[in-house]
Amino acid sequence: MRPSRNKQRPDKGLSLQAAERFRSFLHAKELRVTEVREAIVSAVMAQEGHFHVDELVRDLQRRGVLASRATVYRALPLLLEAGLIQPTVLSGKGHRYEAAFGHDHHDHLICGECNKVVEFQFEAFEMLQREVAARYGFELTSHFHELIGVCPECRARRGTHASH
Amino acid sequence: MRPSRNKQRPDKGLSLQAAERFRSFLHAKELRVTEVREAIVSAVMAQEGHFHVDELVRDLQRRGVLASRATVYRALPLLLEAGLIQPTVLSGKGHRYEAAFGHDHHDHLICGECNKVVEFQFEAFEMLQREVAARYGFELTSHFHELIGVCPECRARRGTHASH
DNA sequence: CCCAAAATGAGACTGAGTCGCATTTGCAGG
DNA sequence: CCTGCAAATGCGACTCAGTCTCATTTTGGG
Repeated sequence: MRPSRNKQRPDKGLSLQAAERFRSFLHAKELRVTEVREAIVSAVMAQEGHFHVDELVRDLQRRGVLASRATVYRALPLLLEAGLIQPTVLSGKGHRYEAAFGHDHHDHLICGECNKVVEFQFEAFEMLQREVAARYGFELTSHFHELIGVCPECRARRGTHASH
Repeated sequence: MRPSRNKQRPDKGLSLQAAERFRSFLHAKELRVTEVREAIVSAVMAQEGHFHVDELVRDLQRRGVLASRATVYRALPLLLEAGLIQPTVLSGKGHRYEAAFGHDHHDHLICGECNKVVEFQFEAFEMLQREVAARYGFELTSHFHELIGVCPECRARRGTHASH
């Protein structure tokens, strides 16, 4: 039987699967399964959407786990390699990530005025990307894709005030 | 997808056009045309491909123009708004830009192992992007798009060493 | 030519991310 | 259940891109 996949609700089973996968990953690389790393995986899986590294650190402290910034920074490349997280651009400052394990892939559409973020999923992009990669003989491993624009609300607001 | 033309040869006329366009831009915004800003435009147009901000600063100094880092950082958003440059991601650290004026738009395909960068141009992406934006009521202004993979050479190198 | 406003340079400052090192912890082998 | 040691951690110092402040210089309209 397979865990139901619901969009919104944080999925306990998923989080456990992620933890399990990370343990296997660590084992395969002969790295150690530590309390702090487990806590980091757990905190990551509990995040909704994309997050800043420092948000993650604060979250961990709120949970009573004191993981230093340095340790979190050291752990993230591992989670990345294990496929649990995915870097996002979101054209601001500071790297951001989002949980990747058990989530469908999506890209972002961002309002350059109010910073609203909309996720979209569009299979055609993936196909074209693979095609481009193939044409140059590349084996595609990941991508960054982010569209910047002006959202409907900001456009409306512009429309009313505008016309200097 | 078509190869970009005139990759190598710096185009004097283009550079002059760019300078002219920037002057108009400054005038329209009631900003001043200064020696340093002109030098920055000129240096930008002379860059090949993408560049780091500090590379630009060093270039300027090499040309005998002393533009401080602060000034260059202050000028870049203007060049951006004037459409002379374009930010690129190139998933490393530090912002990078590339000259946009007179160049066809393109995105990047990057080898995650040797960092080779290949430019590609594929009209279909632009169309789909406009379509996605329209679907969400956004007015599209720009985008970041970067494919990460393993280039043919690195794949070959892999193949000889290890059996996957 | 004059002068207010804009632009600049120098260097202080900020904040993300990294690093070195002393201490703690996981874990394999007894 | 111990023991030893390499891996992991926390702390704080450090780096470096990018920003900001402010005293001085430059621009351009009158």
